[in-house]
Amino acid sequence: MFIYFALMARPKGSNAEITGPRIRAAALRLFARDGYAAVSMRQIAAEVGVQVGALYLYTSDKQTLLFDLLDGHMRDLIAAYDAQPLPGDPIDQTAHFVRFHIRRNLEHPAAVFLSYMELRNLTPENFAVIEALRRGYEDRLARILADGQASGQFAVADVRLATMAIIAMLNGVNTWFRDGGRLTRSEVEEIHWDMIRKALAA
Amino acid sequence: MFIYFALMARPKGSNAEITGPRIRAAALRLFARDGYAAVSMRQIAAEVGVQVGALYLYTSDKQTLLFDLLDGHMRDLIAAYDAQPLPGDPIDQTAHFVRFHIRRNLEHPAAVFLSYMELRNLTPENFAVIEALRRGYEDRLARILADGQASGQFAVADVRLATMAIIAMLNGVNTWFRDGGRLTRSEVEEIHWDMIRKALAA
DNA sequence: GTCTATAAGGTGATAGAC
DNA sequence: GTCTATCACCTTATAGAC
Repeated sequence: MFIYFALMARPKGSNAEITGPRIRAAALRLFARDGYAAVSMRQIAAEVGVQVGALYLYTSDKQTLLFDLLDGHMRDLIAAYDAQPLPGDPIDQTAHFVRFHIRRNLEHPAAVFLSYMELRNLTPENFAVIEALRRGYEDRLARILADGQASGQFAVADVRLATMAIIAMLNGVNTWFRDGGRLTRSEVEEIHWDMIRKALAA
Repeated sequence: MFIYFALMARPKGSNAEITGPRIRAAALRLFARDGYAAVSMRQIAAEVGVQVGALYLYTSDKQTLLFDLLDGHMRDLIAAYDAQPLPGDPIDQTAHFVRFHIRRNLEHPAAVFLSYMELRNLTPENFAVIEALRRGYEDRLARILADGQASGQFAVADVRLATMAIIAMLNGVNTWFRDGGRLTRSEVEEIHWDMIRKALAA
């Protein structure tokens, strides 16, 4: 009953419960496609189907809209990673990280794209928050590599460099992968893990 | 004598020979720092020290300014790569590519940053030109990997994926490397080559 | 070759009507 | 909760003076 009401076509009237999420979804789509600076509040409003004034009932300003998208994406990413059981062995942990990262990035291409394209459009305060979250995620991989190094299973010249190199490699997938192409998502995960396994091996 | 004249401070008058390059340099700096959409022609003019109308003597519009920067960067990159003698062995060729790419990217951080951040602000026609150049550069690495695969020196599950993965990894260096940090440029080149060598090895 | 002035239109954000 | 109207300002690009 409530759902039916919420889904009714209503060009006018109150939509409090769903307008907020719809604004964020529209902003994500448009920011990812055209870039934060190139998208106007009027365009976002048009995408949602409201007038521009209504946007300011749900966000204090355009900057906060961007920050909320990036902040939500990073927190969801870390929460999803931490919710999965971690294997006991560093090699298995690395394989798990590689597969998780590729799979998750391919499931959220717009948010991933925003998260590394629009960092410079954050205020310094907001940037610091996002950078700390990003660093926290990277640290989870760095810890795994350090453990493998300590156990003698890995032989990397520099753990921090290897961490950055692996994440950069994995992020690259989103720039070229297309469903229905030559390789499946699973194949992409496995081929990357195979290359990384060899690169890290003692 | 000519050089002295060209370097004199002249708030008014003709500067034809140097104003064009100065406009491009200012645009590169500002586009890289703030993003194409966020930078106005007035800002570029102010950076050069002319009024906005003067810009249009050297570029037909803002879009062309961006395109010329990306086009010049890609052509210079490919010309610099092709100007160097290529070793005879696929393993040595790959090592050469890795070192060249890291070194060159660190020497041109603003142009590299523009080249993967502002592709979406190109018109479709301009985008197609830049993409073809980018693809041509990637093909040079792909050819090397295919040769190594054919000779049995490399064992990669997919040459095109390995090409994209290696370039993504190498491009990542520009996001974190700082001179005077824990590692030198040479060390970063060698550690990456060591990881890539192992990842490709038969 | 460069300047000033201008055209035509877009910007983020807010006030007050309903 | 949403709309309309508005503010003060910025945008790209061009015309014509010098």
